[in-house]
Amino acid sequence: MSKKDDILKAAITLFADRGFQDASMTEVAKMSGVSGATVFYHFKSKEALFLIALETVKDGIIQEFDQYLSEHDFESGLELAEGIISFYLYLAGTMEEWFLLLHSHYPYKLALVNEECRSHLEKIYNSLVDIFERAVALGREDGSISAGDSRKTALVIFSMVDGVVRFKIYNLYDTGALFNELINSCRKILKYKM
Amino acid sequence: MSKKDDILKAAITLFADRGFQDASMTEVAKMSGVSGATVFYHFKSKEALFLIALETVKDGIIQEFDQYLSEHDFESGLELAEGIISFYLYLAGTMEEWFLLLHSHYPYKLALVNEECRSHLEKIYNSLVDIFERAVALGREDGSISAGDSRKTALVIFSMVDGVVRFKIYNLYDTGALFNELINSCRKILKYKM
DNA sequence: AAAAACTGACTGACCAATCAGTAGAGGTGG
DNA sequence: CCACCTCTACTGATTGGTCAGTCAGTTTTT
Repeated sequence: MSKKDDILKAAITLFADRGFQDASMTEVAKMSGVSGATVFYHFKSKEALFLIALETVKDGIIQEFDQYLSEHDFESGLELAEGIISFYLYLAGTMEEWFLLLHSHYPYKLALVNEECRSHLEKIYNSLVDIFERAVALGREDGSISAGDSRKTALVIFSMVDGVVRFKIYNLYDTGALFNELINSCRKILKYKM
Repeated sequence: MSKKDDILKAAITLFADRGFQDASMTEVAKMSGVSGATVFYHFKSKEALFLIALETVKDGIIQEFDQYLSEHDFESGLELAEGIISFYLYLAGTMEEWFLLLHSHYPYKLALVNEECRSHLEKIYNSLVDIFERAVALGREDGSISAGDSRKTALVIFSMVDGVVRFKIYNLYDTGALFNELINSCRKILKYKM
């Protein structure tokens, strides 16, 4: 692996662990075994490094979901939705860094003034909500789901799952203990009609 | 209002807006119209100021919910649950600062090494989940709710609502557009039995 | 030899925290 | 009434340290 990759990997870890402001470029350099100046040779500024870190996380998340969906078959839209939730929780466990970065405040503040940042965030959330929405739409066709508006239902389910992930990565509650309850709640939202 | 209160108020705004590390004591001083040294006269360190800001938010949230619950009557446990959700979203709109502070990474990192911080966070979340849990338990008694485990159901509902609040304060999606969907989803989770 | 990768030493800006000292309110003795 | 004292609130100036970013020059690769 090239030194540039080492730096990027260290940056993701540190930005996730400490947040943008509290992660110093000196630390990134130390963690990746290069001198401070080398970091600036490969990345023109701290903000630029953060944006590339965010882009890497974006690509990682999207690629992982693509792979998961291509490797599994689902009997119904409802089963697909449950699979996505399970995989989201699994990924948040194995790739905790990605979700810590995604739950930190900085990218959302930067997105207000930086179009590239906004674009990365939109891509991530749109991709994830799209996946849920496709499951809902599919389930409505095959009869396994009877919820109303696909997009809004997908958004609420996503915010529920992401809320549980947040509790997990901030050490508030254990996701494992809530997994069954989460899947059950999701089924109820999707199966029933008010 | 005393200068100490001015400082605390400015600190809450700045910590919420920029996070702990990016909010400087000089800025807090400037915003509250005192000299830099005065901030340290009233609060012994930046961390101590943050802890008091968090405590103030804790007291504010708990007091607001106490008042809301004492001023309203509810026909059933289900109606109470819906009222709590509505009020949570309302409060996140009017007191956005509180929820920004509560969604920032720093307090959860500090909680790992600082007991006082951990205690504040636990108090906030336990109070909120308790309120939901009481609604679920009440609804099971009066027949308006048929969900399983009260605590776990309360946790999932809370994480769903808090997830939507996060989308709102991070400018990802508009809470208003999701309100009806959220209430509907909550009803489904609470009313039906798998 | 030329280009790319890399580094040590440095700079200016900023920041948390300190400290010596000022201003004024309130109390006390003469 | 005043002279003196004390305590709280407050401040300007300073300090030691950290940080992002630069640059001139060295090493490695092609």
